[in-house]
Amino acid sequence: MAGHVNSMHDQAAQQLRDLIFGGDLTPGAFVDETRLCEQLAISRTPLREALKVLTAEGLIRHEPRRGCFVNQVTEQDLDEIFPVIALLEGRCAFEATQQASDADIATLKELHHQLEVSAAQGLIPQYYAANYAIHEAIIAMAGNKWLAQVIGDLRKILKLARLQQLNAPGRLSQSLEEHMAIFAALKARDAEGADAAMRIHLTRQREALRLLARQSKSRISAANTEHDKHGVST
Amino acid sequence: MAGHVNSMHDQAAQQLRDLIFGGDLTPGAFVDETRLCEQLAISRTPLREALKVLTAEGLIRHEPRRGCFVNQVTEQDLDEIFPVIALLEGRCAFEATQQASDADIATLKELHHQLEVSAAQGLIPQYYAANYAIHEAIIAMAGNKWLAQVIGDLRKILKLARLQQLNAPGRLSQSLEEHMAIFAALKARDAEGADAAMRIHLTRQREALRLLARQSKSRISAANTEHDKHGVST
DNA sequence: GTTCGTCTGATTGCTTGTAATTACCCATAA
DNA sequence: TTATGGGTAATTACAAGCAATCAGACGAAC
Repeated sequence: MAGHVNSMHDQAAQQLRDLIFGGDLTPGAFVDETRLCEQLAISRTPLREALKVLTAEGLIRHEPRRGCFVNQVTEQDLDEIFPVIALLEGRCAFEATQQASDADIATLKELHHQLEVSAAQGLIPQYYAANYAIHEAIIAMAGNKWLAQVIGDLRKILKLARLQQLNAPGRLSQSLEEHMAIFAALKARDAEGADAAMRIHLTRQREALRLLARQSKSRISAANTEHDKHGVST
Repeated sequence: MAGHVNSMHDQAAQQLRDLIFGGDLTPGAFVDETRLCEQLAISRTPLREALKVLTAEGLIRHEPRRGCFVNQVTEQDLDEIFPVIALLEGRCAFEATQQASDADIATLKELHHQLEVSAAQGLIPQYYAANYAIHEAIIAMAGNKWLAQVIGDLRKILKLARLQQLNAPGRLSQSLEEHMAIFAALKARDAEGADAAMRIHLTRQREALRLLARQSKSRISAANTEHDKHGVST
């Protein structure tokens, strides 16, 4: 995405992203420079440069003279980000519908086949992989570099949020339906329809996550009261 | 916008932006690290950290082992960015219409008054200032941090493009009309109308710039042929 | 005359060291 | 017992130095 990956600070930035998205650096965690230096086997300067980049990307928060912390994504952030992504990816679907070649449609068809198979067999990681590939393909087909970049920036934040929550059960079949609707509109060269279907898809995605967050929250508070009974917490 | 401005690399980043937007570092220009070091009276380490930040912002391009260059914005970039901004600021107008208080409306009214006065007297810098303030106000009124950030990122690139081109004559009155239409819809609490009016405003803005670019281009090529006659160029 | 190879100058990128600021801990006093 | 003050330890932020790489220029060979 961002050109050559030669210099050490570029490598360090990518490794840091991997550490964050891999769950080794959890949201809210303190980023220890010296520890990471020996872990990545580099000096502090390139690491600090990489930290600046990730700060600009919004993955890391930097407090002067305090250090760096992995950013946490709140429910309000999600409420704000999802409508924007819906708008932007909707626009991608619109443009993609108008600019897609027959080969592009064929590629999408294959990806949707994988999506169906994964959903039918309940292979969640595989479903997410196909889902991701479809979104990426549609974004690429829109042929707008800046649109893609802005979406990428926001998606990075969403990716951060995914770490804090689990997967919704039964969301798969609903998600699949929405994707097939997007693809149907795209194949029929209905740009407005593809736009609308994409926006619906992402809005529903947010709703599913919100529901999940409530469940998780109540589960946690239930666990806390349970602890309180035994006089463990606080 | 981005928290405290204590550390030197933060200051350096801001000073770099000022240098770029002030025209001291023109698009395409090579960024000489050592020269800037003595100019800003700092060492290379914080300067390089600042350069990484501006690279992430898209203001600067970084070629490995070559150095940094101020990014140039092409006509295609503008063609890609403006529709996205139109979409996003349209959304802001929509949200702002629904969430604005009476005090917000009053503030906007005052700003639009300044806009009218500036246009009537042909005070271009003052008009741009009021124009900028109105856009910022509407974006703020939408109350969506991430929406504002994404728009800010793209507007920085546009600001870069403004350096490469002049102002359109006679655009002022047209721009004013469009702004009054946005404000009218906003005041009437017509969210859809405000959205549409904002999108129209930014689309027209792009058209005005495109026209200007064509004129500028033909003017340059005319100048070149003039030079050719005298056997100066190439 | 053109092209390829080498050399040199300059610039980037990384390592290391030093200073300053902050947080934490403990002691002392109220 | 609690709060406040000072001291210490750790960590960040900046500066300077050194090594690696690239561009440009000059010279030689075809």
